[in-house]
Amino acid sequence: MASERKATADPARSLAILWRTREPTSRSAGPGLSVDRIVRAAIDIADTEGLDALTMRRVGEALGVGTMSVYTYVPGKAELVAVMIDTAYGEMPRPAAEGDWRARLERVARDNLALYQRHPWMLRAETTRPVLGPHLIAKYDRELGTVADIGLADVEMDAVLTLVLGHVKSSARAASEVVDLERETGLTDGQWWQSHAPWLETFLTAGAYPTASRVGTAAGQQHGAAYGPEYAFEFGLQRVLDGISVVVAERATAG
Amino acid sequence: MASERKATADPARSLAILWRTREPTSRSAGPGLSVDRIVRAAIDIADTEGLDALTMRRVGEALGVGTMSVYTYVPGKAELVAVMIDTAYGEMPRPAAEGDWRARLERVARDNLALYQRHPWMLRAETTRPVLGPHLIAKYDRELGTVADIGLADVEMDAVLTLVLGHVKSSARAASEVVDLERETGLTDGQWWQSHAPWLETFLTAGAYPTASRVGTAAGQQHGAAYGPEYAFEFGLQRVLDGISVVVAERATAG
DNA sequence: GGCGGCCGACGTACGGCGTACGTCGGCGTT
DNA sequence: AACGCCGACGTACGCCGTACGTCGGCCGCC
Repeated sequence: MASERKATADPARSLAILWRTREPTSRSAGPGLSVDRIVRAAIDIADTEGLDALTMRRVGEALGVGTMSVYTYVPGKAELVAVMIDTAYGEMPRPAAEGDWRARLERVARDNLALYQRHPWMLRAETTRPVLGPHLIAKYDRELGTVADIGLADVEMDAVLTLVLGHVKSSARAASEVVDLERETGLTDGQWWQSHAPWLETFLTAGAYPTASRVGTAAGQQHGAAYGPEYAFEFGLQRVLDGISVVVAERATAG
Repeated sequence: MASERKATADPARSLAILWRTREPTSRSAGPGLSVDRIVRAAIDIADTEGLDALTMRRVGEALGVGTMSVYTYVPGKAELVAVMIDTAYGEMPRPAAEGDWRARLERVARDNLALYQRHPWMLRAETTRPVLGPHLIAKYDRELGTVADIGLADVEMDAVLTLVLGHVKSSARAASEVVDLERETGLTDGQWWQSHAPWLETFLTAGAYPTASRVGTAAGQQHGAAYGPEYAFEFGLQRVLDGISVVVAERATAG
């Protein structure tokens, strides 16, 4: 009756891998496989060839090892990706907190954007319950620290961070899609627009959507200049920070 | 040499399907397949069983038709999803513009949130260049209209919309993931936390991340109450609108 | 009324994916 | 020197998207 789906294996196993609770296999000086080597190879593939190219077979191949050998160290692909994500978080800079909260939060946003630019696959892979690896927790703690002493309630601090990181992710995703669609189709954004435009005009009754046409063209030109996503990020970030400062000011005068 | 990847078929075909440039097949009173029937069936599957369950075989099955018959009307799965998306946009309400810009923009946000709640698969499917279907363009025009006369430049209008819709999407995604992870794993968010917590405590040195623990617990309790995502949406939306009103005010005084 | 051709529905088949499972060989231990 | 364990592996299964060739019935024409 109870449809008892397969949870992503038991938590214990996944967490143990994330936190590297495992003595280094002193046995066998052969291929010397390990979780770390596997994760490094996998990140390398995902970085350079995209998430779709990340295959268990491909990982084994990259390590000069049979496909199934990978499964000796990692329960499955989902768990591998989870460790990849946490590992990527581990590479992030740990800047000294300087400046006011706004400067610090802006720094957080830019660091996260840089992370996504370095590892675009994270934008597609993060879709699941957070993995609670050591580096994610450290990151969360560090980033919370930037808004810890400005008079917000705990849930508000979390919400502020969620808002900022959400904006970063949205912007990064938009930027990333432009890039890898160019790679996939071989067309730049401008070329794509030009090839679709005549057809669109065929369907669109002349002057049907004046606002959309005008603004779309304006925004489209920016995209063509590969500048659109960056602008959207900067504009949105300042709006978000402005919005946050309104609450902060409220709390300051009310407290 | 030129790596000429397969673009998603030629634009003409895809756009023709999106805009339904096709006489209704008067031929054959048989199964009476059509793009619309296929799209409706596909949306139905994705709504009720999730995007992973959306298979070409499954679509054919639902229509009492061979798998490959679907390909007579739709070039491939990617195009099918594109039409599904545009169709979903077509169902959105077209509210009369009332209230000030803030009220109108808030309305836009809530309508989009409702759309994502009705069709959670859109959150995972929209990842590609926009499909430029008729309903998307109409929606874009309509939503631009809500911020058309408040003194913003064209690119700013687009950026404002992008910001708001990005926030909606982030929030919707978070909420959706909670829901379908419960479905997949059979565990509520609270149960999941409880099963992981003991292990986490094992790894975490006591008191290592005080801020993260405290805030995480506070935010986690909200999640457990299935209220967290809604709170994050509301909080973030007001912040975003506050931030936008700052620019609007600037433009008003400067102009 | 007969017929030719077209076109929509279809079955088969291929390559690729994640991964369950049984095996085997070399190493550390006794 | 013999043993037993465990890490690496090969094979195989059930999915997926979809290319391609075929076949039968309906429409339009003579």
